[in-house]
Amino acid sequence: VEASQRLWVAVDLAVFTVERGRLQLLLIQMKRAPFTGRWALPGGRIGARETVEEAAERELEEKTSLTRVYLEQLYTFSSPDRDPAGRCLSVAHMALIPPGRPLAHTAKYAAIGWFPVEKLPPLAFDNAEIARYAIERLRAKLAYTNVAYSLLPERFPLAELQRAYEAILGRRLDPRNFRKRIVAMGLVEETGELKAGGAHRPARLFRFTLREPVEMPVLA
Amino acid sequence: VEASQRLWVAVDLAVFTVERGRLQLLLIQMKRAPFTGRWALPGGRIGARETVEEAAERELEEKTSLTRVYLEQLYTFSSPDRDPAGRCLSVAHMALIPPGRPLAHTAKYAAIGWFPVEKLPPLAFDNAEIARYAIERLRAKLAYTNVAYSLLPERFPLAELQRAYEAILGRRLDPRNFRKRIVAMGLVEETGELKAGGAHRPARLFRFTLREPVEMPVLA
DNA sequence: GCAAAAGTGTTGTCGGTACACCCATGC
DNA sequence: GCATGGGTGTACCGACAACACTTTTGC
Repeated sequence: VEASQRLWVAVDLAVFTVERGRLQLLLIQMKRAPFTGRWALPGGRIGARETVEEAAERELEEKTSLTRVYLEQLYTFSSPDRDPAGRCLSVAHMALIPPGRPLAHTAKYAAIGWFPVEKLPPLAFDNAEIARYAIERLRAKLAYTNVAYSLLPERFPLAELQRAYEAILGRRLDPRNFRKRIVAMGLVEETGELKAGGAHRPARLFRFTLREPVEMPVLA
Repeated sequence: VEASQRLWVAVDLAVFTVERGRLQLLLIQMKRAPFTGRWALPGGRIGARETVEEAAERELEEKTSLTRVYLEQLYTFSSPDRDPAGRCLSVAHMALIPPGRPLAHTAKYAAIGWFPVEKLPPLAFDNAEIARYAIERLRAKLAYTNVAYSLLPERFPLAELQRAYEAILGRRLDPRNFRKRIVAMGLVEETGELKAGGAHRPARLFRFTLREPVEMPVLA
């Protein structure tokens, strides 16, 4: 509509994990004005020769040193006022990572940490809206794909998978029906191993039969 | 990652309608090199003070003089080489319009027209990929929302709604089951009118109870 | 032996699919 | 009266939800 103006494109990441039965979102704390001390989604500008997905992957690797996890483009947020510093579009992505990853603390940010999605602090820019959108999408996605594989370690007891589903969906599931469906569907397979060191009856360990995203109706 | 470079953001629109039992996509024919004569999705750069959704709405109104139709952001395509003229991101959108709209022929394009989605001509840029993506999304969306309201005139016989579903899903549906579900769900209501001028038994005319997008499981 | 989590089957209901014939009109 | 599309009901089947007790271990 008009000639090029100063405009840039960033990616923002909603990185999720499930820890202690809670769905957690990764946030960084900003150092600079106008949002000094505010928490925000990790992200950054796209490079000259990369796609937004590649930029998101790079950003994720910087923060968690993870590759090969589930990473999906979500939505592009483009309100002209979303960044007080100028016209900036944000292409939001969602990533799912297994629990217990060490996080990279860089000098660019004051802090980095996990927050349960029910108790997020106030966020910078329009990041609260992006986070809401990502959570909603994750809930929907979980029901009809196998993306949960990215949220769990390689081997895990079935009850842990169930707890991940419950944490994300925000409701309790019946263990008999859960096991029946997951097994009948061939989503997981037994490894033959047992979980050691538990204080109680040891659980059988399972693994996902597929570790790439597939559409399949997992829950009703 | 590096300082601002020359970069711009455009919107591309996948505008669909259903006509003569076929799902049709709106294309324009380009005048300028390097894609002279090639067909492409309608689209254009975003303005300084508008969101990408507003840009898409504006673009749609220019081509079809329609407002208040179903319009949804789909995905951002960002391959660094997608436009030979320079770095250009495209935020793809999908729009659904009722059949029989006159199209605006402007001097910017050589031609504008509808193409059945099974027989698209070669497209400029990465528009073939965008079109594939949009068709897939439309199929999925139709099954769990009421967005079909945007594809039909205000009053219509149920058989016409069924033909729209069949055209988009690419398979035949049973008329008894279709009518049962659609009516039971309260998706449409009778107007009491009959279709005049048909050569055969006149059909009852229905209208949608809702003319805004709602998630509801419409088909299996 | 008791506390704690793991693991297991059956039954009822609902929704979806399959399927074939009569109806109203124009010509 | 016939050709054409409009309009209707039933029966079967599979998927999902509800539901309570036994097993294995550590202490």
